[in-house]
Amino acid sequence: MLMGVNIDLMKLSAPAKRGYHHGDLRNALAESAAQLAREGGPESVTVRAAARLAGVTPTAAYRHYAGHEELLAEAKHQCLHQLGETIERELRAQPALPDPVHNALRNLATAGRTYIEFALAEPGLFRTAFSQGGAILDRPVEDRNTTFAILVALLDELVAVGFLAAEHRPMAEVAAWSACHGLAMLLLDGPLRDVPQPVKDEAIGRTLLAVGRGFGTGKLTPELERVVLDAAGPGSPPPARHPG
Amino acid sequence: MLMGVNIDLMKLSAPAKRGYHHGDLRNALAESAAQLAREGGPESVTVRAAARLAGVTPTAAYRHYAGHEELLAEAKHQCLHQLGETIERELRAQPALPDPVHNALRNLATAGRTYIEFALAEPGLFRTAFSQGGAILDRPVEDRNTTFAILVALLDELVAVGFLAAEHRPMAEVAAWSACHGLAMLLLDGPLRDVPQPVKDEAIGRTLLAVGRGFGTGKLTPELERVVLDAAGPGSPPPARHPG
DNA sequence: TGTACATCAGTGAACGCGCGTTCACTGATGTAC
DNA sequence: TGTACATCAGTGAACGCGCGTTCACTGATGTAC
Repeated sequence: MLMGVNIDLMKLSAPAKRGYHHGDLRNALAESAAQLAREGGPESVTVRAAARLAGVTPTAAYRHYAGHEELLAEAKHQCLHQLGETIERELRAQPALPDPVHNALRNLATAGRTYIEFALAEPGLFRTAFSQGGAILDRPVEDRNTTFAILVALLDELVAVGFLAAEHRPMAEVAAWSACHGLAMLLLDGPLRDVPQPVKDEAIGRTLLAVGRGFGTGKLTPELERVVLDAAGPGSPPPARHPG
Repeated sequence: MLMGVNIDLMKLSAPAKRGYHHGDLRNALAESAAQLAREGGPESVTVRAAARLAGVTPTAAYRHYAGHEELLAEAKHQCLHQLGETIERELRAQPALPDPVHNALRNLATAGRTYIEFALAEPGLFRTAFSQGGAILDRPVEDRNTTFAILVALLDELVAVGFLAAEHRPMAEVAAWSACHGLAMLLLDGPLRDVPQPVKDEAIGRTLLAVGRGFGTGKLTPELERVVLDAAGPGSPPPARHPG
């Protein structure tokens, strides 16, 4: 019994020091890649650095990843995952509001704020998650993008409670995500980078308000919609044509 | 006279082949940097490559730029400039609409569409313009960001014609820019990267519609504004407090 | 239970590359007289 | 107008670096008998 316990403890706690064989090098490399991304963004995610951080020879990494591109894809996946988890945690930490409309709208704003704050608090992870290259689609759908799944649910809720008109529902995830993502980028690396924090806060608040307004009961007349759509390009939808 | 003319022609047309001295190497390097950015994004902008493209030794570049960081900053500036110019050209190419509200709203949507199309048509320039690092604020304000100046004017116009309520004007540039920038990023490098073109077109149309709606006559009740603001974080503005 | 052996996860040395940057220099330009 | 000379924009060679990737290898693991 005691011996069994000891053996289990060894298996659980000391796989890294078994010497020659690592035991779980693939996961160790994935975590190392994420750590490098956190500290220095996508450019810091290199095969050699990840191997170094995992305490292993560069060659060893090639047993588990085909090469640099695959390792970077892994890093991106890790970063996206952390972003999604952060948002989900924040949402769950909030008590439900009695009024369902209040609740749904509050949740959407919370998700947006958390998204932007994550970008500013973890720039390396955020930049890596949305960096160019690497494959981000070769994962099972459900964990491929928790963020997206969350957004879909939030907007469905807004429709269910009667705040978001059904005719405005299509692609609403995209519009909401775009506003938050763009603001995060502008604050992080763009022209709003060096602006003082209170201005950043106000920018966040006002942008989230505009998103809420854009999804609310406010309407454009069909005529004005036409004007916007004409300017918006070839593939524009005829949203007023099929009212729920 | 004729001699004078010939000398002028030589000065204008053949400075590159004067042999030892280049004549206008700084500008040549700036253009080379932009060219590299266009073809391969910010990572391709290197001192050596720019010198190579300008037909000059790497060392020569150090006569004109302190080092790699300064050259990259120059590249960013060039890219931002091209983006601004593209939008301005597109706006100017449109005939004014008789109805001033139509006109102002159409202009905003056009600017947004052009912005996104530029990102998709010139990914290298776009990525470089908004890449991390380098200084983007050490330029005179007016040319530092034509895009921003254009947006400010467009939104002022929306207020002037009575479409955008004065109380929604503050930071409206930020909200509008964020939506377009975010959508461009999501389409270019994000989860919408591999989506078919018609879907992209619809995403653009619907997002621009949402922006228009967000700026339009639609309203959130003060109560709902409070809900959003509470969730939006510490520095949120009290916009309904000071109605024009 | 003990031994022979196949497997395969790791090592260690090496390759070629392009990069940023520095050095001592050279030769064209333009100015003072 | 011609010459002497200072200036300074360019050259060419070299440095040290970290990278991705490949090679032949070694030694731990686990399975067949």
